[in-house]
Order: sequence, then C-alpha cells, then structure tokens
Amino acid sequence: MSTKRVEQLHAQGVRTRAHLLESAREAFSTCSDASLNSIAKKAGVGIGTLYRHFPTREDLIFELYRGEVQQMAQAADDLLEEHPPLNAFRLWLNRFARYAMTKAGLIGALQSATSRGRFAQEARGPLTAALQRLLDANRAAGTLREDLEPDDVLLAIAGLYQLDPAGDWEPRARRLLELVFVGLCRRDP
Amino acid sequence: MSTKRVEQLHAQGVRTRAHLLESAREAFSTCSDASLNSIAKKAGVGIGTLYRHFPTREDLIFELYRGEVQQMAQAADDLLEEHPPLNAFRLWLNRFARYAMTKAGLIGALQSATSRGRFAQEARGPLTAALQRLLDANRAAGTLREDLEPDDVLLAIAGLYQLDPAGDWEPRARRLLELVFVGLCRRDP
DNA sequence: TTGCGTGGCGGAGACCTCTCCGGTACGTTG
DNA sequence: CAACGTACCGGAGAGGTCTCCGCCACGCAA
Repeated sequence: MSTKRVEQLHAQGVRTRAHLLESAREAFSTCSDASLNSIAKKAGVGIGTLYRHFPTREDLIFELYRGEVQQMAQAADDLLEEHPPLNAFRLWLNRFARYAMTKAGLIGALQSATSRGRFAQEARGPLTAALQRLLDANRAAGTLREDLEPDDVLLAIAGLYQLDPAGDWEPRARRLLELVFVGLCRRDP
Repeated sequence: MSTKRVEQLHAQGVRTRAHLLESAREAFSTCSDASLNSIAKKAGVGIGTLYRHFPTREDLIFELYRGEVQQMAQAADDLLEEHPPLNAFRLWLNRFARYAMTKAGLIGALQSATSRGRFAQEARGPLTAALQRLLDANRAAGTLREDLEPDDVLLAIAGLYQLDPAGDWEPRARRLLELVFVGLCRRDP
C-alpha cells in the first residue's frame, strides 16, 4: 500500500510536530520566553528538527495560537450579529486587548510582527479580514470614518504590545482604546 | 596630587567610554543591529568592559542618542513659542515620528522600552516632561482633552515602532498620527 | 619603599539562536 | 531480496548575549 506507507511516513513527521507543539505550549505557559533549545529537548528531538518544522520562533508561536486567532476572527462576525456595528467594533477591540495581554507568548509574536514576515501574512490575514468586516459594517452604518483600512486600526492599537501583561495594564489599555476609538469615529459635520 | 591622579584614573574610564561610544555610533550607522561583540572589538576593549559601561544594549543606544532626545524635548518649547499650542503639538508629533524613523538604532531601543527598564526612566523622562508642557499649553488653550497624560500619547503613537524605517512608512505614519490627533482633541460639546 | 585597597580591564564560560550536512529508516523498484 | 530515493532526524559549529571573576595598575599610607 503505497499511500498508506506514505501516510505513515507523514505520520511520523506529524507526531514529531505534535510533540513539539505540546512541549512548546507547556513551556510557554510557564515562561513566555522559554528557549527553543529547551523546547526541543523537552520534546525529545534535536534542535534541528524543531527548526525544520518551525523555521522561526514566530512560526512556532503562531502555530500554537492559530486556532485562537481564528476564533478572534470568528468573534467579529458573532459580535456583528448581536450588536450594532459600532458596539461590535468596540467590543471586539476590548476582546482583542484582553486576549493579547493574557496570552503572553502571543504578544511577543505580535510585537515582532512588522510589515513583512510570515506572521504578517498568516496571522494578520484572518485578523485583517475580520477587521475589514467590522469596518465595512460600520461604513454601512455611517458610524466610523470611511477611509479606514484594517492596518490603520492594527497600527493604532499597537501600543497594547508595550504594556506589561504582568502589570497594571488594564487602565492604560482602556485609555488607549478609548482614544483610538474616538479617532476612528466619523467626524460629525 | 591625589585629585589629579583620581581624575586620571577617571580619565581612563572616560576615554574607554568614549571609544566605545564612537565605535558604537559608527557600527550602528552602518548596521542597526550590529553585535555588541563587534563594537567592543572595534573599540579595542573586552566585551566585559563594554557591559560594565553599558549594562544593556538599550543603555548604549540611549547614550548615543541622549543629546538628540534632549533636543526633541527642547523642540517642544521652541514650537510652543512659535506656534499656537495645537499646532505646536501636531508639529512635534510629526517631528517625533520622523526622528524615530530616521534613527534606526533608536527605534529599536524605543521599541523594547516597556514600562520599566532604564530607558523608561531616562529617555522617557525628558520626553514625558516635554509632552507634559505641550499638554499643559493645550489644556490652557482648551484644544485637547484635559485628562491626558504624556504616557497616553506615547502609547498611542507606539504604532510608529512597528513601521519599517527602510520601507514606505510615511503615509502610514501620517495616517496614524492624524488618527491619534483626532482622538486627543477635545470633543466639542 | 613596600605593601595594600580599589577602579577599571579582559576574556572564559554558560546558554542561546540559527544553519548545515551526514546519518537513518522506511518504501519502492527491478 | 537487494539496492536505491527520499523524508525526516540529530547535533556540531558559528556567532551572539550576558555574567562572573581573576588580574593589573595606580594612588596612598606606613
């Protein structure tokens, strides 16, 4: 059975990958800047193997949180169904902030995600798509400025990444989001 | 002459420090992420010596740009004298953006300057003081919101640090600053 | 003059990131 | 069944960050 064999070969890679992810999740939950070295060791594979599966640290972290990023994207749609557009947008921003701050590993990846890089393409993809839907809905409702692009929003809330997740970030995040929110609103003529 | 000798002793340290700064400036102007190793080597001192003078990479970078940071702070006063407060504020933000982007090394230091750390205390000191004066002037003029703190502004423009200094950052920076500016303005009743 | 205290120096060493390439084991093919 | 291809694995090695500690040189006091 050639296909079965091929799948078995694949299966070994898949298993290794799973081990890696598992030990990474464990390591990052303990310490947000765990070394890739220690993760590979804990997974019982060589460091080279880790790097072949996840060429950069961000790849690994993003893979860990892929599901949750998509969940964030989904949340945009859910909120849009249950709330008027402007409220949905505001709630989504809050949720984003909270999410980014509580997942310490993710925030590091977000922080180093500049314009290019794999994170930009893969994580920002779903995120920008979700933001686009939120912006569209608000455009239709006439609540937000009409010339906004998702990147503008992502850039405006970048200050979140400066906050210390272990510290007193909530009031500062609230102030930041409020400020951004006002900036995004349509100026009444 | 004890004091003279002491000064000579000091002088040696000062000279080493100057060498370090000189080769650091040279290295960073070529390549914004030069290794501290290479800087020490170029200065003809051991790596340990570099670290004693500048315990962290940020310390070194900040020291390189200390004068220019103070210049930024001074610019706030100059602008306030020559322009109405709101304009001064806007111009200062633009200048800040341009400055942060053109000094590739500095932006790295700014980027990693979270709430604590030496940069926060030393670089943000002058910067927050300057911002405070700008905010005060605008408060007096009734142009900006009255509950603003310098940190709010610094956080709001943190998106600048995500921009790629080598890329097409200007339009995005302009959009960001405009957005922030609107968010900072006093809401007309 | 001869220790002695001290500020400054240097680099070995621990640990990390990332690359590169030889080894291995499984599946295919003659 | 023997030989080969290929996907996957492992770790040595280059080069970086940062710490730590022995060393030196100089000024001072006896």
